[in-house]
Amino acid sequence: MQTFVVNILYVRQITITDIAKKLGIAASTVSRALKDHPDISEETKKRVKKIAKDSRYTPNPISYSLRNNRTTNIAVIIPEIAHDSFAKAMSGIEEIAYQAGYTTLVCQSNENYEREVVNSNMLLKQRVAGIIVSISQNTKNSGHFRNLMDYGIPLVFFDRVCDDIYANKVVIDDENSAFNAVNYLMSRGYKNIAYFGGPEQLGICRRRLNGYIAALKKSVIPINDELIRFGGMCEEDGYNSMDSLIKENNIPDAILAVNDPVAIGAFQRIKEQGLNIPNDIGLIGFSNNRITSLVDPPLTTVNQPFYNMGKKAAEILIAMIGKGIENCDIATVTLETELIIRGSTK
Amino acid sequence: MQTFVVNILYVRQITITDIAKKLGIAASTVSRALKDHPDISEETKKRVKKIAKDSRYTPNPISYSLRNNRTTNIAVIIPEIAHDSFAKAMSGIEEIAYQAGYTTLVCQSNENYEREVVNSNMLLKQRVAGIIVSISQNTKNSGHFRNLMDYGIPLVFFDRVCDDIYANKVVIDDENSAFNAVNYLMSRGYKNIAYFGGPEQLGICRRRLNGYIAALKKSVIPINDELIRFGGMCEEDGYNSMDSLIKENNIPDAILAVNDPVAIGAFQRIKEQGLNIPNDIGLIGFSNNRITSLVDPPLTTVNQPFYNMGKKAAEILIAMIGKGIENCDIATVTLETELIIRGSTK
DNA sequence: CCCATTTATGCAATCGTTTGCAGAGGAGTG
DNA sequence: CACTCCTCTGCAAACGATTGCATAAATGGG
Repeated sequence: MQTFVVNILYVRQITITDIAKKLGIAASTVSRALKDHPDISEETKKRVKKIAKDSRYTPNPISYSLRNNRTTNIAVIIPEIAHDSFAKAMSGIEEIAYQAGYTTLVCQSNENYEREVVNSNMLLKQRVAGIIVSISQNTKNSGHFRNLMDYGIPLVFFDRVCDDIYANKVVIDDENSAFNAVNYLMSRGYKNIAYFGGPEQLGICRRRLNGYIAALKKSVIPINDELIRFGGMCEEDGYNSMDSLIKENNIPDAILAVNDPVAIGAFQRIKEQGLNIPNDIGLIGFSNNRITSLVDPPLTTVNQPFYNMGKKAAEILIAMIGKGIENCDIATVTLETELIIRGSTK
Repeated sequence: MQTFVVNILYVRQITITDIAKKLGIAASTVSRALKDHPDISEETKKRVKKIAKDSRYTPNPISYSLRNNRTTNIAVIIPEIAHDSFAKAMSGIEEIAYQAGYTTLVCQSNENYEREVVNSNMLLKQRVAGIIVSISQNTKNSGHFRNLMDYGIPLVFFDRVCDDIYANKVVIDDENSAFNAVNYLMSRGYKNIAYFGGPEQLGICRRRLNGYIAALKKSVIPINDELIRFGGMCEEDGYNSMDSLIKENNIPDAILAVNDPVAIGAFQRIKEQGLNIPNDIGLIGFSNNRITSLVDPPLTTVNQPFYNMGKKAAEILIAMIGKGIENCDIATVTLETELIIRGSTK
């Protein structure tokens, strides 16, 4: 008969004190020996290092954290991990953090202001080394971020930044990108251009709207308020905006959407209506999500370098942590966008 | 003249010792007072709690971690955050972790075995409370996971599990899902069915292949090894597999792909060739990524509940952490899949 | 009035590591 | 031989919170 013995004796991670006891010396001597402190004799160093190596000693990072009142965790607060854009940014952040020896912590706000506040406070308690944020679409108040800064936590915003905070930011030129997109639509002969705009209080949405307005103002085309629609940032919102225009029998000949999901939502409703893209309606999205190149016709969109925005934000944050927040310049880094022209425009 | 004074005096987070000093009592008394210990007088409790509340005291989690040799961080190791499926799973994990008061740490292996090992060891050092893993496509050795288990770290695998480890797993029935998909293709009259299969060493790929083979064996259609292609899990791989079949003039009338990106890659090559989906070639993907419903024609695919897989894995992990690893059953949870029939099959 | 018991608080160790300071012992100099 | 200096090591405190144990003060009973 065979019996199984369940091993519940787990391996214990060795400590400096363990090494000290094994050698009959003080923990402080072991600590100094491992750090090649000049006070310690070569003989002692050799003995300590041998045991440390054999028993695969690694220092306990929690004790460092306790002494320094800081962990080596970088935290990210984003609206939703599963959104293509934020997932790309996360990937870039993790890449840089990994290279720099930091670990990456994720919190999603689910576009919920209260949850963003809870997460901020929790991360403060957790003594994270720094935080990277893209705010929720319902965040109107920035007190929770000011609070973090009061406690000396380095903070970097990207994409959806807080407009009323003096902090490091990584953005694109929203206004100019929208301006160029609308200009392109006009150059292709579109005259009746709508803007599907996301929530009005979100800075990126307002700036993209400003770009849209500026482009129209520079032209002979009058601005038609009926063609400017606000809502959320999801496919459903784009679908609904298009639906309401159709029901009002107020159909534009082109649309600039605040982001790709909204564009895709409009795209679906346009197809349902039997209208042709790009001939009946031209359509431009914003972000260059993977999906835009695969729909039929593929979507013209503003390429927004989310992976690089994440990398840049992480680089800035890690520099702030390293140099100390007092020795850092506060700056806004603006990354380049590019209009990617595909089949959804003439 | 106005001058700006930069405030570099940050707010300090208050400790139990601070409260004790303020009241001229011992830290231990404060600790007990805050916990309503019966030894402490009501008078003292009241005074302590007032200061704690006024100064917004919260206990330092790092000191707990040091005492317990465990943090309240849950870690996730996945091949790549920006892949739709893993991003969904991450979102589910974060959701459950947030509700349970844990924070979520992410590491991506980038499909690289060595990086998976480095991450595992790093997380062990960091004293994470537990780890959720979906292995890289190049992981053939499971020593790093065994090592974690030797140290008593709770471990849960999902989707891409380690076959040779006795641990908790959250999966789908890969073989049966593939079996059903191929059966469906045959029921629609497809006879010359290819399988685009990902890397052979990955368990999910082998099991999906087994399902494909089992379905054919049950039918009168002979198995044609030329129609079974291995490669990676990306669009490029699907594109290349299709490309090579076209160049060999060995064109199937249907394809089951190991996942949606591979299906999309094949989809693109088929369209380039001017072949019609679903009439010339029927196509079935695997995972139900968002993209599959938006391509034209939309893709028939096996719906794989990644968000729920993430949630389930997190629930199991948190239960293990709570009950202690010795008091937990080891089990494999199999979530249901469903064939979503769309326009890419007749 | 004294001893026993209860009440309420403080001390010190612990978790793992670092670091200023003290001091033992040996070497060297006058 | 005595004194100084150098080499090497250990002690103890610190980071923040917890907890077993000791103890001071107060209360009660005989």
